[in-house]
Amino acid sequence: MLDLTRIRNNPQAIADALAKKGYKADFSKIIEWDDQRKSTITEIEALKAQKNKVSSQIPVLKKAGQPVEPIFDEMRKLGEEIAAGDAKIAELVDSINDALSCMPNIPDDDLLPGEKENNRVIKVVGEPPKFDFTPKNHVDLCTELGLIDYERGVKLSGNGFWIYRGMGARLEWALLNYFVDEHIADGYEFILPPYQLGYNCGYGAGQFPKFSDEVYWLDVDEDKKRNRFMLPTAETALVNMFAGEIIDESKLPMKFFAYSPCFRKEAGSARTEERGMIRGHQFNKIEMVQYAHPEHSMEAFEELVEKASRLVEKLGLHFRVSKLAAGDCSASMARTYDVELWIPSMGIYKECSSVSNANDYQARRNNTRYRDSKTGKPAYVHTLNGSGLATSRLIPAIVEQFQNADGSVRVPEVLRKYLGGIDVIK
RNA sequence: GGAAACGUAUCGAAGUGGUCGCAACGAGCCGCACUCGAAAUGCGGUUGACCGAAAGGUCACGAGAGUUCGAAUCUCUCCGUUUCCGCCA
Repeated sequence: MLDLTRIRNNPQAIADALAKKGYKADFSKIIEWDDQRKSTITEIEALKAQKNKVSSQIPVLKKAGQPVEPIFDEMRKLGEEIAAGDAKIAELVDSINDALSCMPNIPDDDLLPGEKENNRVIKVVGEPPKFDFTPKNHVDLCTELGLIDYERGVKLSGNGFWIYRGMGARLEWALLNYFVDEHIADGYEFILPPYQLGYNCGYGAGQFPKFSDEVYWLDVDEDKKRNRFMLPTAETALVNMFAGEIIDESKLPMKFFAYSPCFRKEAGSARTEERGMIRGHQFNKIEMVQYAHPEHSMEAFEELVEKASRLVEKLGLHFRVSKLAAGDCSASMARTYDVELWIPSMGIYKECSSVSNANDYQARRNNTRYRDSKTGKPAYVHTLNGSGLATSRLIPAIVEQFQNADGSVRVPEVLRKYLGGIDVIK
């Protein structure tokens, strides 16, 4: 949600910033509605003041035995005018909010405009492995090693689902344990959220109304606002935990991480080149979220990027970090860096973590505030999130980058303690 | 899933149609006084949003709708909490 005051003060600057995201903003309607809202409020509040004044006279007159009927007529007329005015105000507020809540977040100043082509690689770690044999792709490797059962996954749930089996399940679990230990060591609080969330969570995270068709609803036949959906990322839960609350300033920053499966329809994105586990309807992810003081949210952002990178780096994988152009950041985010893994068989880098700063965009939507010691007033917190990490891209990268000529796969050093010391999967 | 009770400030809680939501009363918290200091005591303060340059005004008793000149108070719907019953792969 954008700040209407900021829009009113500087509409052109905001419109220019949104244009970098490819969004054509027209604030004229909103400002007009807001003008009407303000003038109507002034008008109606004067009537309400009068009504309150007259109303308080009634018991006094009654006590004095004076007639009150004439006053009732006046009150009735005032009441009607007030009701009409209130209805008009409510309508204007709805229009304003509907329009505002569909607008994307303002990208940070330093972002390049445009889409993917303007993303910039800002860090590269390691280099693509060189093989002196013909490397296999992860689908073949995972199938042959018995890590993933794609066919039976489809049998159970259809396309886009798979089953982790044996060492595959253990490897998945090892990764998650490794992440958990790292986050705990960094002082983050471990959260296991509900996996079914209410509409308000999707709205607060800025994913609804725009993306409400891309999640799985549990009861499709009723009004969505009363139903629950399967969470598409734990961010949706974490970012709404303090909705409507005023957080003590001294508690900031608050740092959390949560494990959850993530459920996404991924409608229209099924592509033949994305075989295997690159894009599924259900995948495991650990998500990091920080609630930061606005003055320190940039530091929080850097910390999350560093954490996501470190997790990959300690696995020994070749990866890079990209700073996304304004148009490639999701609607709610002011800034996003992607951590991207090298997938040898695809010859490209695939995102395994997306670290973003929403600034106050989400906090405004779900009313998450802290009390600012300088002003003594509540102010919106900044929310940040980043995957730490998603496993469904990691396993392909691990099996492909660490494959041996005999079809076995070397286990990254940091995972061995979670796998009973096993160093090669064969 | 069914029934009942309840939902008021930081907490407990009064108010059951008007002059009591700048919300009684109690507790907590902050400040001041008293004190060498503390305790006790006394005094004062202690929600948020909105309109307004300001003065000032408006709104909020879980949420929404209704009845009424007027609703914390009456009616309805929804949400939540508690207790009891049912179900429990």
